[in-house]
Amino acid sequence: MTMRESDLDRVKALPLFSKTSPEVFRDVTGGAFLQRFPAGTTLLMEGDTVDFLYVLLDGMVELQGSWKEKETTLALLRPVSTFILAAVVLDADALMSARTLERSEILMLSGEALRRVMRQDADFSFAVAQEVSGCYRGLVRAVKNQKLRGGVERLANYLVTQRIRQDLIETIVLPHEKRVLASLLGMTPENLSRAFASLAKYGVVVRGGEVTLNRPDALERLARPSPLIDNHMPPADGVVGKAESERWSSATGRSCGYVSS
Amino acid sequence: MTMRESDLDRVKALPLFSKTSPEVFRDVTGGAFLQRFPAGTTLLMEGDTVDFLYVLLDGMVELQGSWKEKETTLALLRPVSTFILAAVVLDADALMSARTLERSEILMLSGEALRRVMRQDADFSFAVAQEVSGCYRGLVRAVKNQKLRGGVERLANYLVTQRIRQDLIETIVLPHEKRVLASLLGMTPENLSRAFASLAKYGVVVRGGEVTLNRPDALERLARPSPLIDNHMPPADGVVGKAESERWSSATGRSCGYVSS
DNA sequence: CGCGAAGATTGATCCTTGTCAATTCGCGGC
DNA sequence: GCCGCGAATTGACAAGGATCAATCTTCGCG
Repeated sequence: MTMRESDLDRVKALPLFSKTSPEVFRDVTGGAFLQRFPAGTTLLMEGDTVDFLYVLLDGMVELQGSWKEKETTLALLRPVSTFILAAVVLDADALMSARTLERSEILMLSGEALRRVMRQDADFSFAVAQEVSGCYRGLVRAVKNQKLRGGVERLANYLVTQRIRQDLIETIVLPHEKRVLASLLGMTPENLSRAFASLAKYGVVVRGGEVTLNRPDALERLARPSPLIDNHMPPADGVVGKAESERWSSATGRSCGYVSS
Repeated sequence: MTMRESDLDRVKALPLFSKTSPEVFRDVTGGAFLQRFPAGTTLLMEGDTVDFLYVLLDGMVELQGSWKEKETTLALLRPVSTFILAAVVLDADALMSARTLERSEILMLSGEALRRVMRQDADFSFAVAQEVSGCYRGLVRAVKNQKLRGGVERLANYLVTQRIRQDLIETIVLPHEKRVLASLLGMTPENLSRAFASLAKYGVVVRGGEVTLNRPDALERLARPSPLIDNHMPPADGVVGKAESERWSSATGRSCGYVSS
């Protein structure tokens, strides 16, 4: 409930808010409150009406969809990310559930206030439109990934992407449980195991949560990553262009959900 | 090139523009031009830079993604629909190709002008944000449909949806070639045939492009449609609530692309 | 230090889907 | 009315993925 000043600074640094005037920012974050949740907490169920825009400040959350007792992971979020923005903009009910995978700190902004400010401030509205557009493109990538590639190819591309995001080190660390990764990639945990095994001949060695890519070139030839599907995101939000980085950062995240985070 | 007054009226009726002031609407449509394309024309290739917002006024267009000589249909659009709005908002390159399936009339609005107006007019910006949000939710549905359901289930739900959209008549007409439908549903034409065959025991009879649903109840029990996946859209944009209908129409389309149109 | 629970792996088997090839069907042009 | 082309269907087969069960590993906790 107590909100540190640094927390607000991190929110302000989001592409969604970085260009907003201090007054507008104060209006939007006015009735906001910070909440801490233990791991495994369901924040929101599919079909619930959405009253808040959520901002993940610390921890990890999973967005999932379900049908007929089956569940699938739609996105994995790490700080700093917003989620269910589209539902807030439309004042509609949620199409996915959200649950914490770790103990998490989450800032909740009034959806009603957000919409009110949008109607008043064109720049903010524009920023929201850009943000949602970035999320949209993330989902387009996800659909293409799912429909055009097989399981092994999806895993290979996931590894290639992680390698780039983790600064091209040779041993990458899986940021989540394998069962969750399997669900994100649209396969069963059993098949994920087998997919890892079948990548052995491309120099992929798995030991627990650590994956060593001994022959990244060979793996990449198999994966055939494409900028039109895979978002090889700028390594960090540090020293990038400016106008370019803007577009990237809202297109790539630290933001709304998209596959292979 | 010649633009009828009625064409502009239809564009103005889109949720995206219905609330905009005449001046703003004039600004956005100022440099616009209308173009006619024969069937099979590629309007835009994946990776191209996007200079225009496209508005389909007549005909039909397919949005598709590709990877390694494979292609998949991401959405099928009929009038009146806008497309590639998200790329325009971000001034980014296209993540999908667009091609006409029939002879089509398409209005092209300057993307640069659109962004300029967005920065000036909060209401318009808000409308764009709502529109993109609706598209986003359409894609969330598409991903869930793809990852959670098997081929036969996707077809069954497609038929249930079409039945509702075609006013609950018992014999529905497939709005496109079966090969295209197969691609939209994420399967091969061969498997679509077999899926239709396997629905025979639920009263589904196929004769050419006409599909008769003799036991809609049985089909629906199989399909198990869910409002969180399937968009059973208001039958027509006629006699609906008002505030409600607004949200629906931008969430459901006559608009940006989403599965099972 | 060992125990227990949950996750991960492996193998066997089944079901689903893709692929290739061969017809068949439907429709427009001649 | 016949021909020809592309779409649709059907069958046979192979590949991919799911499921179930058993085993192994890991890690927290008593």
